[in-house]
Amino acid sequence: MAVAGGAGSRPMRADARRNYDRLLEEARQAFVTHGTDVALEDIARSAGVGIGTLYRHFPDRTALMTAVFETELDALSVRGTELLTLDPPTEALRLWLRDVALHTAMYRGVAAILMASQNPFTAACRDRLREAGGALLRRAQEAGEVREDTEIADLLKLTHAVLLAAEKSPEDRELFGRLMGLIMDGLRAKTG
Amino acid sequence: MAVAGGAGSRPMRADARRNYDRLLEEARQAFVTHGTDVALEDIARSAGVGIGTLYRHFPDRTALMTAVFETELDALSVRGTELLTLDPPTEALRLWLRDVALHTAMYRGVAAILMASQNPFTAACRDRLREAGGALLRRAQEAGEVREDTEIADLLKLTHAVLLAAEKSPEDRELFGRLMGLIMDGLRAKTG
DNA sequence: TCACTATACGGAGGTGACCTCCGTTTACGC
DNA sequence: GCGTAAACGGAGGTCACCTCCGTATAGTGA
Repeated sequence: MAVAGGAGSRPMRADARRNYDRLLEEARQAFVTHGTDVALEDIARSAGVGIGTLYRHFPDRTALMTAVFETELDALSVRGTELLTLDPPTEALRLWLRDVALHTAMYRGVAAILMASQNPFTAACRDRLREAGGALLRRAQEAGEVREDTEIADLLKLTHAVLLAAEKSPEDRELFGRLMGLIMDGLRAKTG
Repeated sequence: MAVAGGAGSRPMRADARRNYDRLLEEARQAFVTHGTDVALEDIARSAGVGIGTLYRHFPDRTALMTAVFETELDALSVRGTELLTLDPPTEALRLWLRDVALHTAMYRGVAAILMASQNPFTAACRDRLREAGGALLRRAQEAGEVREDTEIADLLKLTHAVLLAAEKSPEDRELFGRLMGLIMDGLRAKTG
């Protein structure tokens, strides 16, 4: 996703830039603390700006969520690249998916958003994840450790679905690990 | 779940019973047509009762959703019992889970509700599903077709999670089948 | 048939969040 | 400094939720 005020358009005015950054930071904290259905007016207030300013910078809640999530996407891209050198490839894939979960779970509600396909903001997020994860999956497939008929898009959807389930059963700390374990076993299974 | 006006308490007054039934029927149609986040006031209006009457019978949206879903639960229980005689047991289990998905997918939004553990109404729904599915899973395990370290609660959570993912990608009609296939393969995999 | 009362009805109105709109303010280039 | 494009901000319209309580009525017993 283009950095606000980035290439092409002229740079943002100083006050706009300042407000944008503060909103992003306050939103991050609010999402972590209260989940992503926190009232947007609260975020605007914490950032010391009017609600109109929030909506100018982020036209809807999803835009704000995905902007916050950009930082995690960067981390996950880097991590994905690192893991390309880890063996065995299936373990690298498994670790990366676990990291996807860890970074996503920071913000209760993001997993649900990432599964929905409509919004252009989330579409951009998903593309970045697929890029990073696709390489890891392909490597595991080429090593013959993972069945060929699986695509990264499906695997990410499954991961987010499981994450969502785990989010909704907070009392069961092991749930995510158990369910993902089942899935990883399915990945290794012979095709057909 | 106890039928309203059932054993114990005295029967409902005729007008109350009539309104209850109409509300349930209108809610069913509204949920199918518009999804479960339809405005409750619309349901009340279609049923020809005041909003207060709706809230008296169904204290919150979840109560209404689960009451509607009762019919499907009955069907799924019956189906579960039937399938206990089908071979191979894993196929019976697979078919039942597919039916769970079909009956749940009728009402966009129900899958999400069934995954949340807090509410007593949904807890009752989940218990019924577990009862029906538990027998099928146990049978498949005793036949040695499914790994022993899997529990019906996890399997249902996974099914609902996948269903939710499919709900959010309506353009991909095959998604549910693909993802569940992966999971069923994981179920068959050797433990450890 | 009538009157009595527990039960149920209904919708006005308070609450809270969303989002838009536009008059006011301000940063920045000249 | 001055002009203007860019940005601010919050009042207020909208919508759904949910409660509360005055009114209506089904069922009962005489």
